[in-house]
Amino acid sequence: MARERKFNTVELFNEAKQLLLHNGYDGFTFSHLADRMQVSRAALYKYYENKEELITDLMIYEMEEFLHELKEIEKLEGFEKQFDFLMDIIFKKTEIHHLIKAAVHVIARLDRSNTNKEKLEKLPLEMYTYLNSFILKGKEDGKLKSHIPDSLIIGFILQSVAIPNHFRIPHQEWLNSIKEIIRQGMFNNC
Amino acid sequence: MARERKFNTVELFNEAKQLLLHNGYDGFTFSHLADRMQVSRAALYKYYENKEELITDLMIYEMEEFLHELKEIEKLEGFEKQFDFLMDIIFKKTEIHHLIKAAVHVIARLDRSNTNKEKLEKLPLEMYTYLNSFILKGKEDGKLKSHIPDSLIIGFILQSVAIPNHFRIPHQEWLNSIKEIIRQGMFNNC
DNA sequence: ATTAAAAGTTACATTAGTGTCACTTATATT
DNA sequence: AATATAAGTGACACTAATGTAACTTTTAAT
Repeated sequence: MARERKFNTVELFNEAKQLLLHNGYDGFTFSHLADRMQVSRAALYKYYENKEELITDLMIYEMEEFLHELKEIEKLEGFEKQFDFLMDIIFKKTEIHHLIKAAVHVIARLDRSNTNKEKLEKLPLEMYTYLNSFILKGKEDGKLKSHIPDSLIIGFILQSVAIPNHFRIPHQEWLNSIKEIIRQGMFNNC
Repeated sequence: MARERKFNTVELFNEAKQLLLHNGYDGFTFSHLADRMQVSRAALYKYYENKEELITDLMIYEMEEFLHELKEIEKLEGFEKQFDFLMDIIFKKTEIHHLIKAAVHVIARLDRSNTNKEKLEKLPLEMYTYLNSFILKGKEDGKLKSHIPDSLIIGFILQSVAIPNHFRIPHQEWLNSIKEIIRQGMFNNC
């Protein structure tokens, strides 16, 4: 009975993600997004009460997708292979790191009235849990130094995607160097 | 002949820095700053044409101060001591890292009419030059792995302050672990 | 005491975004 | 063909920030 929709959720999320990564939370506006979707601003309000709701929905979608991919790590045998898989996936989906950072920022501002808040708060934790069991395995196998805090190990790995490659070092060389530093450090004497 | 000023530049910069680090570039407003300085908004326009000018002035001030402290690195003998000094100074002035990131963001938005643009663009370069000669020394001394790109080494060190310490690991333990990872990595097998 | 001039304030016009509501349009079902 | 209904639009009132201009206040020098 209804008229055909001019856009679907996936299209909207893709545009929204671009806008968010480009302009940041504050620079992200319904006006802007509506323009890009070739639709009136008011139309967006048919689906989302405000930008907070849209952004939290988007983040839940993105993080769930990432978690889904991350779960594949369980299928791999041995810590070394898991480590490589993790690094590759993080560098394949660089955006997720920025979105997670943005999420922390957004969560802080949400009031408890937002129905998404609970769900959104759980996801980074779920991710940490996954990574944590990976870290644990690494320590049990004697691969990872046991005296280094788990949260620092996770933080270091996740943070490494954010190092700006100002001089455009080729991707593979860059990634391999990062893996080496994480594994063995940047100092020679061993 | 003139009336006494209600605030000086240093006070203004301190408040501005807090605001900027807390609210980000977009959340930083003259209204807000004026409130905190207990002064009318229009008064700020007596000294700065707009927030862009204020923020670029602030960044130049902060980065020059940081560079000044960084120069002390030359007085130290030996790469190891210089490395420790660098890590300590970076973790003592955590803000500078966030300000530099913000600076990159601000520079991108500046139009060439802004008189500060040139000056602001030079400062990160000057910093990189300093750090670069330190890296070079490390490589020449055989301390640093020579096949790892200089810019990655610098990036890794600078980025390490941004790892969120969610679980409030005590500062010294946190810093020492970071130094260890940077030096020798997080893997056991050597 | 007068006065020049910088310091500061109040009030206004402008801009860009928000959220809402009455309205129009398209389309599948009857 | 008629109609119910979801999709979409245009116009309105509201808010928060910007930048400017006319103004008042303070104070050191004459």
